[in-house]
Amino acid sequence: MQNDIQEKLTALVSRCLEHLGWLEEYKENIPLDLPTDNRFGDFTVNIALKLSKILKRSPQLIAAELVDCLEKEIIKSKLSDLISKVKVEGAGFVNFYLNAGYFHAKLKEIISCGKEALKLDLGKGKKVLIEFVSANPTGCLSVAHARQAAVGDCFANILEFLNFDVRREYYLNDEGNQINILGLSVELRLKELKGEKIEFPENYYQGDYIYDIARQADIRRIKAADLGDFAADYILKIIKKELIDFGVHFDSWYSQKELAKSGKIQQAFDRLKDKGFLYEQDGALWFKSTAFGDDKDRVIVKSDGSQTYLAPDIAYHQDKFNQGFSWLINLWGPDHHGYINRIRASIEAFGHKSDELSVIIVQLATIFRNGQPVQMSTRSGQYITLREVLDEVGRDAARFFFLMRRTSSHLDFDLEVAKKQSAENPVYYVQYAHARICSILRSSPVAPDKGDLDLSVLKEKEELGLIKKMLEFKVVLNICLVTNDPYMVTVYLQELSTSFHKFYDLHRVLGQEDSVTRARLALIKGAKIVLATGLELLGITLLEKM
RNA sequence: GCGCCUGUGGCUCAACGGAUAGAGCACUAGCCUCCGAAGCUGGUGGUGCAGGUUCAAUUCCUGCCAGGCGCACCA
Repeated sequence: MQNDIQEKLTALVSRCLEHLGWLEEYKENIPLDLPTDNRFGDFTVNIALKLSKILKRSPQLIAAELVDCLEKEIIKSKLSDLISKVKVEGAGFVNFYLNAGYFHAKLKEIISCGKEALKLDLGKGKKVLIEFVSANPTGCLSVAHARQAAVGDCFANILEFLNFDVRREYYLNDEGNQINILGLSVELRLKELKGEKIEFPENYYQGDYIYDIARQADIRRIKAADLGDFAADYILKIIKKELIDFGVHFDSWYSQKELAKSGKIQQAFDRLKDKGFLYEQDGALWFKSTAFGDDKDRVIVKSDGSQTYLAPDIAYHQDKFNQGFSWLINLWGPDHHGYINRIRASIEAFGHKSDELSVIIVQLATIFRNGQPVQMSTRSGQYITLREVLDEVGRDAARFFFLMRRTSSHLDFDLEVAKKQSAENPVYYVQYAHARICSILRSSPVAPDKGDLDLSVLKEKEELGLIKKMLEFKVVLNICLVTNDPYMVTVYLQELSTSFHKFYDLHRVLGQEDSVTRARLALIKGAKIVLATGLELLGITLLEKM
């Protein structure tokens, strides 16, 4: 719930274990948890259950003894004003109940410090590079890229909020086979536009946008050899515009073409060779990735002398480390999961630890319209694009929907539901809570923060429940970090909104006794800060009115 | 065949190995002379199958069944 209190309670339990002589038996971390239900207190610990077998005694007896000791320690360490009671419940859980004063103090902190009060310094300035989207500049962004963009951007926001030093990077595949094919596709369409009869190969880019590029290339008299680069530039501009409209910003665009020119690929090869991880066989150059748990060794230079895709990628990841990043995060599509081991092998070959690279596989989203899946096929150029989703449902709903499910899970995205401005749509539920608070604050005749503020009048279940939910924000961010997944924020904001709506429905803010009105204004102002901070992390617009 | 992901009410999803498996939609019964009813309250209804580990399994392990994705000298 809150780091400081959590630390205090952990220390308290640890001290008691020592007194009782159980610390030797219990060497794991002390599992201080939020209970599944708030009728079990504010924090819970299940040590008694875990110790039961070791001590060969019933968990209830152990818990009772622990509680005795805890009560004494609480008095001794003057924590009585914080903790109202500790008791054994259920099978042998030890539950801590905090005083309302604790929650009032925390609320005060949020109101006076704003979102700074919600921050946690988990990053401590650590340099992290998050690479995502990285779509080839051969076509518009698809919904698969869109989900990666939403997840990557939101996760980067969270990391920044947790004081990581974050760079968002897009790896640009601006040379190689697919760019050649792109150029040939344009060339052929150009001929077609000039009235020539052509046969358009199946593996060429089919989309209608190729005609647009061909017309532009014709106007500017681009030479055939340069058509690939011209088309890639043209498409990249479109991609950049789409990302900006989606609210996703990148700090750097890493060009593969530049990488190839820099000599860094050769340098990486040389170092791998020195370390003995390269060998030649069948006329090809192989990377010994099996030395690091890969299924088979991988070719990096083909027998025809050209490089595989892995070659620049190995150098690219080395370059990230060389620039001082100590944590690399890659967001890839599910079609790349077979690729994880070989890249991981490469960073280990250079002496980096396996956990310095995190790969987040972003599962595909299936687009539905009125409950019917929309068929997609990249080859025919018939796929739903980010642009279409943006045009149809708008940026806020799109971002929220892409973040609503665990990143590793498939996601059903119904355009009609996302478009609805109704209860079916969770985006509006959350935005509505925010707008409602703004509305009350607007029409309030009293300023909440003038003079002394006495929050002790906040003692209703819904009032304390709302504060407790607000304090969970930090826990949620912590979970996002540990699981490498930002989606929990969307779940949390819905819960926070529910807590607010419940409070709103039962208790009036305005027109109460002055002290009550002011305290409740402070309460909803605090809720507004947390809602706003969460929505900002998601990259969703705050609505004052709707 | 091998690897990864996923099986939870009619639908979409939750649940650090913990307490009576939670929400939303749909269905259904209520709540606005009162700060925004885009809201709130109640009801119906659920862990793919079979074993195992554990004081405790939706969660971990094994097998099976079902679905998705991947297994290149493609990118």
